[in-house]
Amino acid sequence: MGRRKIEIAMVKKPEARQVTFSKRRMGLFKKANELAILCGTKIVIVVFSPGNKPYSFGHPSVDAIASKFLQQELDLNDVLETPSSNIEDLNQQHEKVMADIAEAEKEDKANEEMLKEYKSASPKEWKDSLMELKNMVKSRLCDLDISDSMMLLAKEPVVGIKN
Amino acid sequence: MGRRKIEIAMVKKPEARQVTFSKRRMGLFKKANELAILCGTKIVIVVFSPGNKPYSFGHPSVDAIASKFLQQELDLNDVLETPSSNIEDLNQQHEKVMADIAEAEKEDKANEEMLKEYKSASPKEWKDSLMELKNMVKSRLCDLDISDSMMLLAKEPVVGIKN
DNA sequence: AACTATTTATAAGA
DNA sequence: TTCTTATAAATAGTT
Repeated sequence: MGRRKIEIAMVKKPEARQVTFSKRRMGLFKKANELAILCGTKIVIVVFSPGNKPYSFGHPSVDAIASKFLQQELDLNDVLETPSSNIEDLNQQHEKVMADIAEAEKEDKANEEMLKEYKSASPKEWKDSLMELKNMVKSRLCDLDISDSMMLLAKEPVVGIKN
Repeated sequence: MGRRKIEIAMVKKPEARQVTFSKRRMGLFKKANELAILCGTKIVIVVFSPGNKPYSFGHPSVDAIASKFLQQELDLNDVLETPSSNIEDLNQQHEKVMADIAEAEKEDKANEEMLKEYKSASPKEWKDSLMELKNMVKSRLCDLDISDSMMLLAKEPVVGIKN
């Protein structure tokens, strides 16, 4: 798709890798947008740049609740503009949050009722944080889907797909 | 990119829409795979078909814990294999995943200690932890977005989304 | 950032 | 659904 055919393998030069990332991320998001519109489907993409900076695409855009939630608890602009920490840090954070999830779940005797309660609760930081954790628990479905997807891919050529 | 140029607008005929979805989803995932390998980056995609069936792609697999859950609860594959046309199915999957998470985490002594540390932290430390949590959330935008997708899915049938 | 020679994705057809 | 192929679109290397 360019002046020459390239092998699908890690681009060695960091500068070239960043350029490739920029070009292809744009292309990928464009494709995702087209797919969403053509087929009327919902889609979400999250990708980390070589510099560990997170980029995301979503269609349709987050609903009012989620976006309000994000604006309260996070600076959404920061999300897209601030380089995140290295993998080790992310893993550490993940470990901690998983522990927190476990605790939150143990304490949660009536999950649905509490969710309702939190939704109508005043925006205390801790409660909001718990909401975050609960949403993340829900989101484990994402991880499962991903793992499963890899299993499906394993049935077919995974790396270096020929065209 | 085909015999004719097409407008980027909802494909009206449902059959044609499904065909387009299949082709383009495959293309999108292939692009995502190439991006991940070329640039050495992490990427996650979740998309719902016109029939509301969830498809996902991830590189690499998100974490070992998710795989562990998968192996423990193979029937969760139904999330991908079975069209999730009703909310009850999704909720059922959700409940199962949450239970799994709680149970697995109970056994994780290291995480328990992290949790104690986290919960007994002084105000300053607590604030730092919250920041860390927020950073983690940033790094896991996919989870939030996916949760959001799930919420949207539960609220309304996936039809006729305009750009 | 732009350009463009090529490769790649895909719309329509079978 | 799968394959074929003419054509549109993405992009690798270059400027």
